Amino acid sequence: MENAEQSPEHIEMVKPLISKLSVFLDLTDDERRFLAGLERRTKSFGKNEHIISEGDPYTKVYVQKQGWTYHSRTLDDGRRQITRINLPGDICCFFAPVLRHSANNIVALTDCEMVVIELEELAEVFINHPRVAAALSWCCAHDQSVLSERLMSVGRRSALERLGHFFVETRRRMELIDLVEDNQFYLPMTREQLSDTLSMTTVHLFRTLRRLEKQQLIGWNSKGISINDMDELQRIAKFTSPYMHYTEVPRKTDRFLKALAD
Amino acid sequence: MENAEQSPEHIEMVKPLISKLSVFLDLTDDERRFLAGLERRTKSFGKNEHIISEGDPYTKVYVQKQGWTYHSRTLDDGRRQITRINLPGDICCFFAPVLRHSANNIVALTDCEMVVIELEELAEVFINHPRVAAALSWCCAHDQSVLSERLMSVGRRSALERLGHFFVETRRRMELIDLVEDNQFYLPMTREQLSDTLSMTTVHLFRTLRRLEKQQLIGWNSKGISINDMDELQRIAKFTSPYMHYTEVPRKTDRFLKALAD
DNA sequence: CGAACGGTTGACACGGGTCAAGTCCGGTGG
DNA sequence: CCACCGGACTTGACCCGTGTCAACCGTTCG
Repeated sequence: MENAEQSPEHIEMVKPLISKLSVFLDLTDDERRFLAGLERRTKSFGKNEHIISEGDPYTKVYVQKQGWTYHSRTLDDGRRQITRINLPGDICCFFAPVLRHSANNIVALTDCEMVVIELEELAEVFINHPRVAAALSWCCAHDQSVLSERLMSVGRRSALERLGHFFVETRRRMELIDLVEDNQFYLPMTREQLSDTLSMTTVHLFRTLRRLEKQQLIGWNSKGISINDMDELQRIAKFTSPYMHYTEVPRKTDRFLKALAD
Repeated sequence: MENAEQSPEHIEMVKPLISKLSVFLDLTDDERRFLAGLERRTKSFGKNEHIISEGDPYTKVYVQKQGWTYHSRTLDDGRRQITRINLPGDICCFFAPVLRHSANNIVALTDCEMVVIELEELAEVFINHPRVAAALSWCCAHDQSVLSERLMSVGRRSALERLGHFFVETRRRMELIDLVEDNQFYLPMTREQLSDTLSMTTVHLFRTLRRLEKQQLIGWNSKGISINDMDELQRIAKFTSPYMHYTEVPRKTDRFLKALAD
């Protein structure tokens, strides 16, 4: 914890897992109790602290209770790609049990509090709480899908489309965990981090931001970002939502997990 | 099966799953028998046939027994991104149990034979063959990691680096399933498909290919592709291998899955 | 009160996109 | 056996979106 700056209150979530998973499942009291227990042991990281660095062994799974993080890869000459932005409720290193070492850096964008899950606890989820396991797998599937869509953006969308797309996507993710208030949400990234996420230069990011601001489509300052016309921005960005898979976990999953639990 | 053209013999694999998983685990006889059983029921698709289209419901998991496929997303105006290339042994729709509809097209690059796995069978893997489940999860983690690295390529590598990187990566994946022979492997993609994979135009792909060929680094024709100097190509492409996670599945996974199986 | 860092913009250069014009080759029909 | 056709392959010329370079400002922190 190298930085004691106060995080704005609205990026805090008391029960990120419960809040997120509730969207897809009607959690039973038993499941809620179990999740609340899981979320008890946490670890804090300061802004810009490396949670995991390239080459570190994977030993635990984390869930973000509070704060934002990113995953990045860097080439020798300094070129950097941010491959993923994690919000409260997101899972970090879901595949830690089957991998030896991290190929990415995982860094705190803000001060963070992470729920620490040991492998045995994760196993317990699969054994005793199959519906929760399904919801966790859903999260993982969602992450993969968001990653594919970012590839689509970086590969085939223009800078303007890409930027708009990122704003729309992030806003939707924030809505899901109830962190959009007064049409505004907190976006704790520097222009440089955002340009490394969207694979452009900082200079070009500014040019592109300016275009969206001139059209009054967005406003972004240290307080947060507001999107004034979602429909128009989605049109510009060629945003379509199915890739986010924001529907409840399907019935068949019950069948699948029931088979697992028996 | 709209196209009866003979696939070259060397893209065929009798037991793709067994062959692939053996790299990470010493499979027991029991596990081999089980996998052989799994691989019995298959479905064939002809070259260019859509295996799944955007919006189709996900109902099954497939494993590629023979042939290549790709996943793609398309924008209204025709821009296309190929997000993933699957080789024999690769798993398709691992997350089908927890998702409703596909957000991608999955298309056969060559005539294909796919092992069809029902959800109940997949559940059985997790119950009775936890080590196999670990290896499958490893495959899934590997896929995700390859996807991240492609994002790194498309976002931050030049066209030349990106192309070299793709060749090196694909060669390594082919080595793993023992499909490189005489320093050469089959690469059943058109220039247009490859350019949509690497997010450039076909014209620019040609320019870039020409540069690699002039340096005698590669040779690619209808017979296959050969890489004459892997070290040099890796250097040019800034290829590093850890992201492929090509080591055996770690010990701790046993612990994890033992917990699962009890 | 200076250093460090994030934010911001103008001027110019270049990698890769666009357009257009072919060539090559395997399959098909006369 | 040849003529034709469609699809994949190939390349030159030109141009635009984005990168590069170089400033400068504002704020925070030691």
